[in-house]
Amino acid sequence: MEVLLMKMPTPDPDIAQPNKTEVGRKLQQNADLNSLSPSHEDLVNGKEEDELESAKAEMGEVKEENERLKKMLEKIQENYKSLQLSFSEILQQGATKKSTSSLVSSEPELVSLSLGRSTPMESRKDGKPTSSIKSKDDPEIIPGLTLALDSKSQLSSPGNSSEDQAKEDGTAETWPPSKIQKTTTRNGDEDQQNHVKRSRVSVRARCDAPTMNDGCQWRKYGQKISKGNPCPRAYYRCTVAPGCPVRKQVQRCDEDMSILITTYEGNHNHPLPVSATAMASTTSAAASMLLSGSSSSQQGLNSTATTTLPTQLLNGFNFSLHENSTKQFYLPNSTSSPLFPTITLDLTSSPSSSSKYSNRFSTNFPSFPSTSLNFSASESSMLPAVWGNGYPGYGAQVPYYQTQTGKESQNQIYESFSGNNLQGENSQQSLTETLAKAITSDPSFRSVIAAAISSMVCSSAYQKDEKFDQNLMQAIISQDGKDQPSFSSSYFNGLASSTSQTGSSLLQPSFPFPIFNSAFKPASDDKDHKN
DNA sequence: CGAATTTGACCGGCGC
DNA sequence: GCGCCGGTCAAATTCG
Repeated sequence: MEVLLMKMPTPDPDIAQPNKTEVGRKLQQNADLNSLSPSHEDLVNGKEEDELESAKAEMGEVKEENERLKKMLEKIQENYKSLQLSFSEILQQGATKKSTSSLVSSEPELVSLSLGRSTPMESRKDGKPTSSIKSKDDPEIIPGLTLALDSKSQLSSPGNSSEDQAKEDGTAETWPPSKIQKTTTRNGDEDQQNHVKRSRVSVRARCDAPTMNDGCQWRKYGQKISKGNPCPRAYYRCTVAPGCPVRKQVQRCDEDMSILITTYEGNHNHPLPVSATAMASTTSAAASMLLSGSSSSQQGLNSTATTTLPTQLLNGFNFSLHENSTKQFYLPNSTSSPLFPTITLDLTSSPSSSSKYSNRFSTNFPSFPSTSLNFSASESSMLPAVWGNGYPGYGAQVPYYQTQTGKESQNQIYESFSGNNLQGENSQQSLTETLAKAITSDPSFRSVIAAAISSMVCSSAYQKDEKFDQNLMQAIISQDGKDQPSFSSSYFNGLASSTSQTGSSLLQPSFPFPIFNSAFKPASDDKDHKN
């Protein structure tokens, strides 16, 4: 819990709050201007009258900006405090609820968060129909953006042949616990040894580059060919700080080489680079959703994955709620420990990815506990070139971490947190309605959204859309599941409106996550296939 | 020349 | 006990 909260943007560290840092810098600049102004007036004294007037007008503007920045700073602080409180409460509620449930604590859980353009009725690669994913809200499910929220919790069925299925799909997203404990022990993260359960966050996304740019600095320490997938799996460790226990695995999907599967494990033991904080908060929330959905103790949160689900996942998406429909499973492969829950965020737009997996596994593992979120984008172009910047590309304003994140962070230009309004009015309405339902019905989902929003607030501050983020924060924080759905509906209407306003002026793809390295590197891909 | 990557060796868990 | 497998180590190599 503490770790999760620590990952949430806090009011104090500048690194964790890029917008605050920037606000502070501007305040200082303006203060400097103010202090210089008297002498400036002396210099201009005797010069033309219009210059004097111009200088005075400039001073006035600076003062106004100062006031505005101060207010912004105060509001941001309040928002963060509120968000932290809300987040904490949600997690505690979830833990309390689960602790009283009859579910077996040691049961594995998989939470699938998929962002893709898959439609519920898409067929499997092998031609078998994907009947189980069909939503009963068909009109909401256009072959575009969809958001499915399925929260299922069932007893697992160890007898099911997960191994064969995992081998078949070739994704092989595994992380043997024994190695994790060994590793964490080496890194001095003693707490993790005691955790019976920890989560992984796996991100599936289309990416031509060898690895997604998630804002952190990584060093490759190994590469292996894993069973069931001819594509080599690369192993990276976080090098932002020495001794950081965070690892990630990167592997291309066997079935679709354009899909990159990145699996994260561990908690960063250092302040995150600004480019990674946005993701970290959201991922922590996702991980907490995963764990809070089980009966595991809060301890588990200390060792949950720190990677991040895209933070600003709202913009540019049309969300439709698949109530119930399916149990979507992303199974680890044969050696994956059932003690380690996994979150899979599927950012692919391929029909062959999420829905196929979902149905396959829901068919073969009907009793496996799961929570499934399916975020689908309507435009493949919504996946931009870099991941996890979460910070507007104001070059001079990029905090120092940003400049030190190595080549993975190079060329990170945060186009805009706002997405294009790719969908029509109806789609926005769908987004509004379905998100309202999702948030009001699932506190865990709210935690994810809240974390995402926290980052959006940072971004929105740049856009001087105070009303927007204020409403946004209120919408997320104020409700507790008992509120009327209308609150979020109205909020997301505002969101859609805001998105439309800002997005309309953007030429870049709307998807707000700077996900991938922009450059395609055939040579690097070739390297990936060595070994 | 230091840093990063590559890659074969090694280790431990797991299933048979 | 043995072999398989995933994950990590570390020397060699490459890169900037």
